[in-house]
Amino acid sequence: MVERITERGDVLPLLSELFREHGFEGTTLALISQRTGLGKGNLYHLFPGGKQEMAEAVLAGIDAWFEEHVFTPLEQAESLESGLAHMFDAVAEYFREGHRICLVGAFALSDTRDRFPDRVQAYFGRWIEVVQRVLGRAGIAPEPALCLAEEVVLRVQGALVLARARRQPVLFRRALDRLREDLQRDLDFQLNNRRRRR
Amino acid sequence: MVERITERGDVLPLLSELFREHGFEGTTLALISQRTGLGKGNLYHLFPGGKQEMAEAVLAGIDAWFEEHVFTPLEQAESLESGLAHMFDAVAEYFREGHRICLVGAFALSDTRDRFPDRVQAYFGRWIEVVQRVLGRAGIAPEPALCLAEEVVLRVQGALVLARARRQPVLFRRALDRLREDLQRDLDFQLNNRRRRR
DNA sequence: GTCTATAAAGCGATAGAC
DNA sequence: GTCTATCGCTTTATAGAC
Repeated sequence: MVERITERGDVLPLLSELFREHGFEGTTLALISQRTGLGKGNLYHLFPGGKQEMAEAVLAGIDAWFEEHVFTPLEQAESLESGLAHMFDAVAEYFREGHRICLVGAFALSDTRDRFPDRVQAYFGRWIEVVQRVLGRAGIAPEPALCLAEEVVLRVQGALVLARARRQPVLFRRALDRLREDLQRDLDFQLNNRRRRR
Repeated sequence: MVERITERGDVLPLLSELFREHGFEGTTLALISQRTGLGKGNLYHLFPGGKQEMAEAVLAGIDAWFEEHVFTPLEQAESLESGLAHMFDAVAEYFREGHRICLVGAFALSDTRDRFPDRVQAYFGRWIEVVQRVLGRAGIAPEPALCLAEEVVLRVQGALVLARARRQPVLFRRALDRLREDLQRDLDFQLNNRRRRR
């Protein structure tokens, strides 16, 4: 049985950018049709569920991207340092050095959160969970590891908000660099404390 | 000449909550009419510019609130510590311990940013500017003071995103407490360094 | 599969009676 | 000032020709 060929995969990146630029409500079918070059009939053929299904597919794609390019490398890295470095590099690339916003974050702040409650929950929950786990594996206690993990995710989101609000994408890069440094310093502090206590 | 009596002031809090809950696009005139109990005719009498003018008035109100309850006390506080403490208390109260989002932040992440470019710019710009100035007055050099000020604003925004995404308002309180501690520690570090160098 | 046409509903804004 | 009625437009989604 040959997998049926669809163009969904080709359309997803365009849909992703559209939702980022105009939000869920603001992304009209007319816009989608124009940007993709597909007629409405064709769009409803590819996504019978309409806009809702399109956004769901985009969110699933984001989920898969982070799983592949951030979480898995982070968990399987040789050292905590190299894993975190890889994560920050991937994040900087994903958000285009601050030129791109986080679609899930934007959804979270709007009504759209309640259209995709599980996706929004899982995106942040999984990120925090993975960071907490690798920190724990390195010897950080669960509670401070959770705090640090929340700070990582939260500061990325805050940097994206600030960079977009002020139209200064470079704010994102600077905030990300500070986050790397602060995290490394906190890690040293936590692990040294632990070593000293033995 | 007696100031003409309008009900704009009474309607603004309701409008503020509506825009927070549904965004600019999602806040329909039907919703506004229902929540305020005012007919469309009355609404256009109070706000001839329609929805745009309503949101503009809400943003102006937010601006004034922060100026009065955050920036002025921060600049006129007896000590840096008491000024910052007052700011964090006011911020926690304003965002209802994480139950309320930042309207300007939500606008910033959406298309709506470009409807109110100056307001969005100024909200974050002014906040950062004031924090940087009081840090500078306490002896922090301009560059690290700017970094610290950006971190304050950015971490508040990120905490609001995370708290709303995960439906855990308490995340905001915890993040705000960590921010207070980290800032105090950084301040001690910067000022001690400076003293030692003399 | 890909188009056009159109349905059905909702939108912001306006006009005019009272 | 406060209503109702309605305009003109846009929206998502569907139907049907080809």
